[in-house]
Amino acid sequence: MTMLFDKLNVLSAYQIVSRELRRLIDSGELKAGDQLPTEAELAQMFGVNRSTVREGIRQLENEGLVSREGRKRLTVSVPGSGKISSQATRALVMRQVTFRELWEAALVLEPACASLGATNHDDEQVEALRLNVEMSRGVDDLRRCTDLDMAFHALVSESAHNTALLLSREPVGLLLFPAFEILSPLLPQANSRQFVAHERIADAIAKSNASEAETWMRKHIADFRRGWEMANLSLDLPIDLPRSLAEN
Amino acid sequence: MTMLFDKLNVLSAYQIVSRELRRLIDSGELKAGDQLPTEAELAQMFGVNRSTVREGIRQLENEGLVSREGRKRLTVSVPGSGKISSQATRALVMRQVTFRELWEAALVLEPACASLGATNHDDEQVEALRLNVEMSRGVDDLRRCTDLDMAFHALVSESAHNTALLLSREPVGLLLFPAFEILSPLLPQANSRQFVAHERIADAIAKSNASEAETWMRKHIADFRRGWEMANLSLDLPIDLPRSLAEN
DNA sequence: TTCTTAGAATTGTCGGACTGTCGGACTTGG
DNA sequence: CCAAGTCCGACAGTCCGACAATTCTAAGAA
Repeated sequence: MTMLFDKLNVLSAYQIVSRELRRLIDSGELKAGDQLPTEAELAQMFGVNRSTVREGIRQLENEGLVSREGRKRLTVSVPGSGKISSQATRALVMRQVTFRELWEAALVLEPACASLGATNHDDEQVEALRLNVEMSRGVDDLRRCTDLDMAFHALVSESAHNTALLLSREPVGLLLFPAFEILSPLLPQANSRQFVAHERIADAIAKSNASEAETWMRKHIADFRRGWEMANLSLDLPIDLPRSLAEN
Repeated sequence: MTMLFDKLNVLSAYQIVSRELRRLIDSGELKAGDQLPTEAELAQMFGVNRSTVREGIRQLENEGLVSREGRKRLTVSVPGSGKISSQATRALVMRQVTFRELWEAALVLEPACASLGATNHDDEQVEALRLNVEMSRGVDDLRRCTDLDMAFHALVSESAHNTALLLSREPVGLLLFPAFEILSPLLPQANSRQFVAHERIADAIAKSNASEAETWMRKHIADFRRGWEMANLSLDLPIDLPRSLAEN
C-alpha cells in the first residue's frame, strides 16, 4: 500500500510567492520595466508576512527576473546573459567538465558564430574587433592577453546576432579560454599564433567572407587543442573556475 | 573629472551571506553532499539575524547550489541541468528569440551531439534510443509526438557524454522542438519524415558511424526549417515558452 | 542489540519595530 | 525664476522575539 499517493508536494509559502510572480511575468501580465508592488502590498495580496514575501523575491532577484536600482521599488527585467552563464559555468565546474568537453563544444560553437558573424555583423562590431586585434598586438602580459582573447570571442559571437548561440557559447568560452593561461607559458609560439588567427578571423568577418571566417576559427580552436597536447597537458583535465567568477 | 569615483556599490547583508557561502562552495571547502550549518549558527557566524541568513540562502537555493528535502537541513549539491536550462530558456523567450536563431543554433549543436554520440555512446543509451524510436512509430497525438521528439534529442545529446554540449543544447531544444506542434498540423508529411530521420540517426549512432549520424541529424534539422518555410511560417517568429515551463 | 519515544533542535512563518536612504514638497536666499 | 537647504513620508534592509510543525537525538524499553 505504499505509493498509494504521490509524495504530496507541499511547497512553502515563499516558494509559492516566487512561483506566482514568475507566472505573472512569463504570462506577460508583468512586462519588463514594470514596477512591482511594495513588499508590504505584496504581503497583503498573498496574505503572508512581509518576511515571507522577501524570501520569495530573493529567488526572482537571483534569477535576474526582477532587479532594483538603489533601494527603490523592484522592476521586472530581462535576465542578463551574465547571470545565466555564470550559473551555467559554475554548474559545469562542479561537474568537473574536462578540457576535452569544452574544446569539443567550442569547436562547433565558435566557428558557427564566426560564420554567422561574417554575414550578420554590424559596422560597430567590426570596428570593435579591429580595435581588439590592434590592442592585442605585442601584448605579452598573460592576464591581459586572456582578457583580450575572451573579449575577442565574445565580440565574434555578438556579431552573429544570435541570442541562442550567444548564450550557449558564453559558459564554454568563460571556461575554455582562461585555460590559455595554463598553456601559454609552456608554449612560446602560442601567443603569436593566436594573434595571427584573430587577425585573419576579424578580417574575414569584416570582408563578410563567411566560409573563411569559419575555417580560420576552426583552425584557431583546433590549434588550441594541438597546443594543449603538445604541452603534455591532459585532455581530461578538469577545468577550474576562472578568476572572473571565483572572486565575485 | 568625471569617473573620478566608481559608483559605489553597497551590497546588502543578505547578498554578502550568499556570496560568501557561494565562495565556500566553489573553493571546495563545502563539497557537494555536505550539510550546511544551522540557520541559527550561520546567523551567529556572519553576525547577522536569522532572517537575513534566510534571504541569502534563498538565492543559493534558487541557483541549485544547495537544496533541501522537506524541512531538513540544507545540503550542498550540484545544480541540476534542469534548473540552469529552464532559466536560460526563460531568458531566451524574454528576449524574443526567433525561430531562425534557435534553428541556427540547433543546426550546429544537434549534429555535433549526434556525431559525438556515435563514438561515445553507452549501450544503455543506444537501447533507450531504439526504444524511443519504437514508441514513436505511428504515434499521431501531437503532444505525445513532441514529447518523444524532445526525449529523442535529449538522449542523443546524453550519448555524446559531453556536459558542455548537453547544457548548451538543452535550452535550444526546449524551445525549438515544441515548435513542431505548430508545424505538424500544417504539414501532413512532417510526422513521417521525422520518424524516418530519427530511425536513421539512432541506427547510425548504434553502428558508431559518426559521419552518418551527423549527416542525418543535419538533414533532420534542415528539414525542420524547410517545413517551417513551406508552411509559410516566418523565420523571425518569436518562440513562446513551452508548456513544460509555462506551467511550473 | 534493536525499537520506541520523549525532549531538544531546527525550519517555516508570523507580527512588530527601528534605521537609513530616496524622492518629492516646501522653504529660503540669491 | 533658479539654486540650495530643509523637512517629511514611503519603503527596503535589518533585527527581535515567538510559536507550531517537523525532524533529530539520545535515553529508556523490549
